[in-house]
Amino acid sequence: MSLRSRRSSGREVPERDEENLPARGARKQRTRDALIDAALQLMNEGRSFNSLGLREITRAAGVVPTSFYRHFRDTSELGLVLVEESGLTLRRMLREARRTGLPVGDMIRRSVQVYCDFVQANRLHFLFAAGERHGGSLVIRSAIRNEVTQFTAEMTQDLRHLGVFPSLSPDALQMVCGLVVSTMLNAATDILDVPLDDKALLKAQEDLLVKQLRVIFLGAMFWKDKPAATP
Amino acid sequence: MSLRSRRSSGREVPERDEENLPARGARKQRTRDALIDAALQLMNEGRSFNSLGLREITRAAGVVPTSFYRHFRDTSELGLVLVEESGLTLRRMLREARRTGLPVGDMIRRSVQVYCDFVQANRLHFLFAAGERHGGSLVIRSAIRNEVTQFTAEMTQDLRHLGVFPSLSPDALQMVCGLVVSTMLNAATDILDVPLDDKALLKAQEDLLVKQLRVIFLGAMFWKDKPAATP
DNA sequence: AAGCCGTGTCAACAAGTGTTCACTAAACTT
DNA sequence: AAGTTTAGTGAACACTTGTTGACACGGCTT
Repeated sequence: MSLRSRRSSGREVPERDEENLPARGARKQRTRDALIDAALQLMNEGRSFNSLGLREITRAAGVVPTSFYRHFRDTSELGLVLVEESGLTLRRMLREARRTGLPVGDMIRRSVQVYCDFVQANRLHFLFAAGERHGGSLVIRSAIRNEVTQFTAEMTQDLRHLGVFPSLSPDALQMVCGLVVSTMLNAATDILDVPLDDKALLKAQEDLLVKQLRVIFLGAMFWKDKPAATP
Repeated sequence: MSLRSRRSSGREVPERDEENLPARGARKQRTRDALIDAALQLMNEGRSFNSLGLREITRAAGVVPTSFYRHFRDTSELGLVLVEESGLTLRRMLREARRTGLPVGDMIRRSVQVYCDFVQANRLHFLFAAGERHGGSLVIRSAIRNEVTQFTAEMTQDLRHLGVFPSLSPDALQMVCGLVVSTMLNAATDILDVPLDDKALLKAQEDLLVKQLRVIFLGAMFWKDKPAATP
């Protein structure tokens, strides 16, 4: 179940096509995926990443503990892989948005809807990213910061090319995007916490996020760069 | 060291005056504090709360493991106490701000400076609150959400009485305050991650936070409530 | 076909975990 | 002064943990 669910829902951007690999490499990749999946699934059951034990992960992956070392030096190396994967998921979202183009009317509202769907469709990655962004170990936290910064930069460029906020300097636009991204990631935690059937609560949170983003964008429209203070 | 540092830095709002207690109660309170301190100190060394073990905590507190049960049913009950304490710290900040009054000019910048100082002065509580707000166990996360909501409501009322944003409806003001609080708590993680001597980096993050809050406040000034959609 | 190489397995280790129970001694009550 | 409560102790329990080393067996190379 773990493997299949990974293949069907999560892994749209595999590192390589398993099919074109020599059989041994394929086997290796498969249990590697199983380990990654196992970690994510355990977190999905309410655990935080760095409270996961090596044995726990291998057990959930249906492998003997020693196998773990064939793939990762230790659990935090696995964590870094998860950071990378989550980063890919983030950028995939951006790419899809780029392909689809901006919605014409009610831009924010519809973007938020797309975002909420995307978060739920990629639950595990967002669970990990949003969760470990503040808590957890410093190395993972820093790695996530990296990924988020990169994501923010890409988003900034996109908005720049699209000509939204033409009055903003590149720096100011980046600053605003940082605020937007933080706000969206914050919301992710709330979105993931709502029971899967409570459609009303979900809508309430969508509405809140829409309003907050509106405030930000409104502020961005009126933003004037101030000359740097020279004391 | 743990006890003293707690008494001098953290515990301005003790649940009771230890001095006025019967000697036994005082003793109990003291080791209870030691346990709480120990947990915070361990988190200060890079651990996340729910990866802490009961034995680990008691060892750091200089007590035998079984003593733990005289004070808390399990570690997550300790966690809830930490949530409560952190909430008190948050509200203490608000109370001080209320007493001091709003800075006359450059309001945002100076508030941010006060905030950053406060975060560093109450490092442990912010470390806990910011860290466990997204990751960790659901019960603690929910408890923190509660506390933050309450804090946001108080802040909303304060701003309301001060007459800032007179054009905003109560709901809209609350929504804006929620955004402000989230942004500040996000910043807390970054503030706490900067090495204690790197004053330049700290200032950079202060500046960023100032700008982002300016965007929000700017947006709030131009906010217009839209009639609720009636589909 | 023979031999290397690498993924996964098994057994074992020292150490750490949460929880229990009976016990001590000091603080409180009467 | 005798008796009761209770915070803290110590030993013991059944497990789980990370890591090691030697080993099996199938894929790959030659």
